[in-house]
Amino acid sequence: MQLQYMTKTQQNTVCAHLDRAKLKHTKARFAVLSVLLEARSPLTIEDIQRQLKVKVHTVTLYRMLKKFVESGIVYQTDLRTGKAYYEFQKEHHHHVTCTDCGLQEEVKTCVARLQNNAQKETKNFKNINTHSLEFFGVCNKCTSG
Amino acid sequence: MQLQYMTKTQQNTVCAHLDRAKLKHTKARFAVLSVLLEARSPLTIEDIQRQLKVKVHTVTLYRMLKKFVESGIVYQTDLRTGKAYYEFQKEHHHHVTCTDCGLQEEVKTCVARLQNNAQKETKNFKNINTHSLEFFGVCNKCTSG
DNA sequence: TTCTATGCAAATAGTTTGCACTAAA
DNA sequence: TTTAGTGCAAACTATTTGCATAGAA
Repeated sequence: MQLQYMTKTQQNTVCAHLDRAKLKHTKARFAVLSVLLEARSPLTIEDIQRQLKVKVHTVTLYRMLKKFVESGIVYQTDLRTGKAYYEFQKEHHHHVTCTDCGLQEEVKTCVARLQNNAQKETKNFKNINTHSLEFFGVCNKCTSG
Repeated sequence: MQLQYMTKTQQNTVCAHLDRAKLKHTKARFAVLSVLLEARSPLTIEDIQRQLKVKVHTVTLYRMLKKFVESGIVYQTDLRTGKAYYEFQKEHHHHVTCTDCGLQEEVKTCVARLQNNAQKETKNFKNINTHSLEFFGVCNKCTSG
């Protein structure tokens, strides 16, 4: 498959991920992952659809993203807005979200060590696989305004 | 207001919280907070409604819980099930949730220090007010089964 | 009496499901 | 040619909104 809207490097990244997850290479998947690769903050299904250069049905997006999350290509998170946010799983990181305007900023602060502590503490779980960590506040713009 | 289903201590707790939040003392609010005080894990709106000894309309529950969350009486969290979970804000803590059966366990492990790190790191936020931290895994029962 | 809280009906938003068709391997 | 992916219609679930009534301060 030849895509004009992706660099060779991006295509290789995408192919590698799809192969590892045993998912077929389709136009729709390339298009979606290309959007996610370019994104600078987590995107909703609607965001993704708006940014797509190819038309992909909403239902397909939901099913696709679900697979991506299951296979670890994409990280799904909840930003207290009532909808799911997705982002390409690069280096592990988290966000601060403005509870007023929704502004999002990435922070590298992570909780891997605490996951170990929780692991030691729990009695019902031999393995904690993952975590979700989000910070909330009011951003400077909204504070002053 | 006299409630037979609450201890004196619980009533005092509830009153204090309502006063601090400048919310009126109503039967519905006492009933809901009583359920949350007894709960040993986060509850959905549906859970709360099922456990109520008094009939409270679903819409009222949504509005009530929203106020409680805003005023810090109740902690709202997302457990990746598509609905909101609520719990009385006692000592700050978090959960491990089984991605198979939904079993929840409390853990004391917290992230207050990391919130400070994030605070130092961010450029857009003078104040980070709160965070959401959840761990996910497959519980022992589901692992063996 | 005044303002907040509640109930009811209806709408909205996000997400899921069933089924038929298409396309990748 | 077989199985996975996609589109479309419709359903479903959680949550919100508008408006009239009831109840706390």
